[in-house]
Amino acid sequence: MWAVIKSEIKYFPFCIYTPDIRRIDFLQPPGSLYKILSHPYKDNRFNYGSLSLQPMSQKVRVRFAPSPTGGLHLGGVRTVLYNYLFAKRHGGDFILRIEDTDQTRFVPGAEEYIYNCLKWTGLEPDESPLHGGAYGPYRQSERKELYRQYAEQLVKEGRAYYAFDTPEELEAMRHNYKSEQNPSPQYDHTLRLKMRNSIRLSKEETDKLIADGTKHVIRIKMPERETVSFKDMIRGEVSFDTSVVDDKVLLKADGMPTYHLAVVVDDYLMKITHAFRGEEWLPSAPVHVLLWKYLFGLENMPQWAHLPLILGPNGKLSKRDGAKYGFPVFAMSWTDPKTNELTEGFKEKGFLPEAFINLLALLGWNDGTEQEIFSKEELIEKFSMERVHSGGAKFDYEKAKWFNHEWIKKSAVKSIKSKVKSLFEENNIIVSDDTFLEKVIAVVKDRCTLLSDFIQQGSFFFQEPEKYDIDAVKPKWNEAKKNFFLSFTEELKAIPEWKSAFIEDAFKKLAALQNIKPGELQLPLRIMLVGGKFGPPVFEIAELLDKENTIHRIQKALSLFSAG
RNA sequence: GGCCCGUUCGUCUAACGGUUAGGACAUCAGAUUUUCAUUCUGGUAAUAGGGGUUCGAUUCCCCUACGGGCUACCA
Repeated sequence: MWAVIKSEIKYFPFCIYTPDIRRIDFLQPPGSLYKILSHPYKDNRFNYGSLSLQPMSQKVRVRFAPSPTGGLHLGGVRTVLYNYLFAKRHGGDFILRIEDTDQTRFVPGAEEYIYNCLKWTGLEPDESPLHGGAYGPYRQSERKELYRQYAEQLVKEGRAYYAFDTPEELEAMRHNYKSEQNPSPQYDHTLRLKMRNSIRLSKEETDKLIADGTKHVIRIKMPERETVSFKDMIRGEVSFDTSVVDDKVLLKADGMPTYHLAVVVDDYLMKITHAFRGEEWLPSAPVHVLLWKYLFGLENMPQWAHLPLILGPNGKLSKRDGAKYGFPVFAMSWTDPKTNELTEGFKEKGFLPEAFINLLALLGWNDGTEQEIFSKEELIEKFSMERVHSGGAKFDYEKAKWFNHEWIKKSAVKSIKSKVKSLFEENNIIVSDDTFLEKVIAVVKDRCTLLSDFIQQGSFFFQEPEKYDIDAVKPKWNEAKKNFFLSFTEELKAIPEWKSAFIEDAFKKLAALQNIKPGELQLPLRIMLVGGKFGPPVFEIAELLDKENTIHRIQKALSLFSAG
């Protein structure tokens, strides 16, 4: 049992949170991890008793263990985030382990894609196949030889057995035992004596089959009527009846481990102290707990936390329906190498990584205050698994965009400049003057929700409008207005200092002189300079555009308006 | 079907037995900006239902309902 010393000012200067969501007040420096040796009281919010603690000798080590089979979606990135935040909060290490034990699902490029996503989000691992580390290899396919011995050990100890059933036989079993009451029969204690395995077969038969090189798997022998329970950092105590869990395959016929074996063996070998994963893993947790008990001892098992699911409009977000919701689900764009189908990601949609992390962090966690905008550093400082709540969260794209808008507004011009610049370049907008670009960004960024909005909001600074929203002007266009702009260009030439205030002043004076309401003239001017009904205040645009450009654009548009 | 997890405004959430149930997004109305956005002000809007426990339940327990997940030699 671990305790986290956490700063808390509500009741005491410091108190600790235990993983089972009990808070015990205690005077210790915040941020450090301790092992609880004894509890003074079982349940008491205000605990004045003494607590026996031992500084944690092990460094916190957490891992994200994806299977490289495609795009990395929201839920995956949030799991990465919570792992990363927890590790950094406690001065620990964040490890990336590639779970590629299913050779039939190998997808070229998927692993590199994961590195790219982590890089973009800024959640880079301390150890990984790419970054190296002392506990490698970090790719399970390269650890293949390691796993068999553990499976064999379990067989020897009577906790697992060989099974020779072919895929066809398994299918037949599922078909034969399928009923209304039991739509999906499991390979479990009720059925294993009816299958071809070393439990039903004699030792001689088994030995012969193996000697003959018969393809076989190793399955865990789930005990009957045992209760397996463990403490989840988010949910508290969770328990299962082993009778209803099937005999999961541990080692596949090709010699590769399944997830169940690999996760336990590797978490042990890699000295993982806390294991966080999606809630979809909860049903197989008893298998993993049992494996820990049999193989490495429950006292060495990491603390588990099963993260609530992020839901799409129709339940769990799936990699498969990547773009069907009308918003991205992947961190970055992913192209399926088989179908060549491109699914747009948050990055390409125009999200800032800071905003992406921020919104993901708040999807299932909050710091207890009303703060919603957090930098990565603040998140590291404030994150705690105890404040992750247990219910699933439906993803709200509108709120996601709000986060991005806030981040764009909040970002310094210089910090987003290169992103905007490359965005412009991708859209054939030539940026030759960086100082000018900075001015444009400064004047425009408050009205950009997505990075891609900079194109509409900013491109006209760099190139003349290609199209004019003439319909916005035409109905009210007349000779008097035309004359106004004719004289206005002359006035502009004489402006002493090219500043928006002077331009506006000249504009209004002339309008008064000619007895036209300035409001009637502003929209036409905007259309002349911008091409449409958008952009920052029109006189600021004129200032940035410079005298020659402004006059030129007015003259050009004037002939267009008059001709039409 | 079985097992597990969950359930506070439409959405994300706050509340550690005592609050007029708070905030944010969205939405609506208004102010400002006689482009749009920003900004500001205000409004609508929630404890799934039923039983307990308690002086007092959003909060603890039980049942029901609903939602989700799992039920592969996939992770």
